[in-house]
Amino acid sequence: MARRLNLEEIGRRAGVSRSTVSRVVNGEPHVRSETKKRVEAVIAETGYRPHAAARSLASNNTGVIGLVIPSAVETLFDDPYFGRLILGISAATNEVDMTLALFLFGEEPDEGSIIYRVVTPGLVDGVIVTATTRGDPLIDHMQGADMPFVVIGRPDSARSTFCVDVDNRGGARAAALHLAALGRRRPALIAAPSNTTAGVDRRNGFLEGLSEVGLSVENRIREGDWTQGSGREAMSLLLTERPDAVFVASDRMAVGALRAISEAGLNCPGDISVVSFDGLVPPDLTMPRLTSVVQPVTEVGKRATRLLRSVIDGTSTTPEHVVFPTRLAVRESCGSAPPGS
Amino acid sequence: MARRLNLEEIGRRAGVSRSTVSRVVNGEPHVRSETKKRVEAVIAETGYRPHAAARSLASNNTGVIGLVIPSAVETLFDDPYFGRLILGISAATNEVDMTLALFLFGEEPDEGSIIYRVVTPGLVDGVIVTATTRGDPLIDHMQGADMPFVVIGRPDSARSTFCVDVDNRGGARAAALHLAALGRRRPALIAAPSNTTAGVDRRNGFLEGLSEVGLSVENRIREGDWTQGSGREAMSLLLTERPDAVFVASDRMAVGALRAISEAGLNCPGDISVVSFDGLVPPDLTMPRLTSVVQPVTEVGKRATRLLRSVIDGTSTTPEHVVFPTRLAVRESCGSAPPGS
DNA sequence: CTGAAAGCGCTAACAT
DNA sequence: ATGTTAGCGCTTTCAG
Repeated sequence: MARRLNLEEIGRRAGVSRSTVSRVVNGEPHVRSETKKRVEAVIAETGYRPHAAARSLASNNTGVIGLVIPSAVETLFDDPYFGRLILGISAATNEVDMTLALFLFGEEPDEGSIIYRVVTPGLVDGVIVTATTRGDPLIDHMQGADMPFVVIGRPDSARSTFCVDVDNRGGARAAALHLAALGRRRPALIAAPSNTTAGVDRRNGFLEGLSEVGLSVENRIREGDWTQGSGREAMSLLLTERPDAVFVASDRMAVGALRAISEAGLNCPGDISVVSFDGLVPPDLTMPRLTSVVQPVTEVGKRATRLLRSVIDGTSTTPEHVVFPTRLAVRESCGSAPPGS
Repeated sequence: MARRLNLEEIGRRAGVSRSTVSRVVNGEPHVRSETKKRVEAVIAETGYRPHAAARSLASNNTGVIGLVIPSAVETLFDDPYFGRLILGISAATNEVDMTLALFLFGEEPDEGSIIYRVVTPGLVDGVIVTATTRGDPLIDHMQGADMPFVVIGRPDSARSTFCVDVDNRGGARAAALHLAALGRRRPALIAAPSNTTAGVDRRNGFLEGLSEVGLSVENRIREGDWTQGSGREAMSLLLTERPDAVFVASDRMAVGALRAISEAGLNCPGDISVVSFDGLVPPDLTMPRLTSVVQPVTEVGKRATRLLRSVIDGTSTTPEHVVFPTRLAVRESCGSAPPGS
């Protein structure tokens, strides 16, 4: 009967104490290379791996970071956004041998819900919170708890948190300027939900850009709910206003908008220029290919992970806002298709 | 200076020992209701939460299950499949207050890679392994390790593992029969990678269905790599063979196939019937709406989680294969659109 | 019904 | 350079 493999047992077999084994396992410097070799041999042949929970308990860190994705996930997971974000975070945690725990909220956070589980001591070292809606109670909850966290997106109030966001406002503004430069005079807007900060920022950025060049959406504005269906419906309603361009605050809604345009017998970009936000759907998914404001989601995930690590280890103490720039990828849907883009 | 909240401290404040507090926390029966009330009051007012690592160490279970998604994730995450799967698993873990840890492999599993981290003792209670390719070394690795696991999909060799799969073969066969019933005589196949068991099963099922009704694909067969682009390319190559129907082994490849058909100036379903496998893309994404063999991904995730729990707690000991049925959702792309589907 | 005490396997001072 | 020791906070016998 193989006795349970632990430091003591490895030490016994290598003829050293458990401390020495611990030192070897953790790559500490002051071990004679001969001893080290012997211990490593035993570890290799036994396949010993240190017990994670014991380690966490003694060292007071778990090597796990949590990713919290609240509510509406059903809808949200059809969006490539979260997949990409997870990819980025996962790449960053793998790099430093940490583990990613995923906390997906269901509907309303009831008692004993995930929201409490996230702040359980000894479970994760810190968490990344996503999908910021305005007045998100989760943020308050995290602030009250003794748990390092960073926010992806911009929390609505200027509370002191660490966060990583993209320049939603600047990106949307660039879209407006681009459409204006193409000579469009009756721009429309299909906005994202106004209870999200990203939605608000994209809307404001677009309106701001328009007004800089003397344009306005007037009543050519609708709000979608991120889904393709809502984009389609919004577009079909907007068509009665005869817009010659539309900025759609997300890729998925833009796919719906394209569909509405084509169903109405109109041509994109001939009759209407379309620019979307996100840059997450493969260009070939749509005809014509979508011009989009591209946000670097995977990078955001990586950066958030690194920032969180620095918060955890105390390197970062002053709340910090990281903002990634966006970039306009011009393709066919806006009526100008420079070669090679 | 608030001392660290632990059982001892809660006990002190409630005037009982830490054992009693432990009993209350774990809902054990033999506690006088008055004592229990007092303890609960203290817990509520202090916001005490038991330390997860300490608990794991003492009780030898972590309350965490791992989900392993190996290689090719970059590509795979554009597919709604993994999102849905995660949703199902997450729903099932939330139900029983467990936590989900996500292990995404990068490229080749090098030394010290995730593959080893997954089997760290005291980190997770068990793992769910996905995306089975033929001869997957991960399965061997898991069998060697002392870690409960279940496989989603069908491992290629009939090794003794717990697994949850969908009836790929039966679903593909149904697609063949359906196309034949519609009067199609020159069926084509865009297969999924033959290094995956799902790809093999879908291919075999389709061919089997055809041969049952005296049809064959002859040389009207290509293999894609799950991506939309590969579906498009495969279809455009197949067109020279003048097929009047095609079964595409995944939704995403089918979207590409539809594009190729339309680019060739042909009409679906007029000239070519299309049936896909998965049922994961929203029907409204494509024109015409796709007829698909629908697989219950979220259910698979839930079931796998429950099965894993029973393996962990020793309820299930004999390797068990759960197979979910698929269902054919008939829509416009196959040339028959019954009302209400 | 409740308390005392012995670990779970590890890290981290402190000795040597 | 290595061993000894004292916990980390909890569960779990075992007494009472």
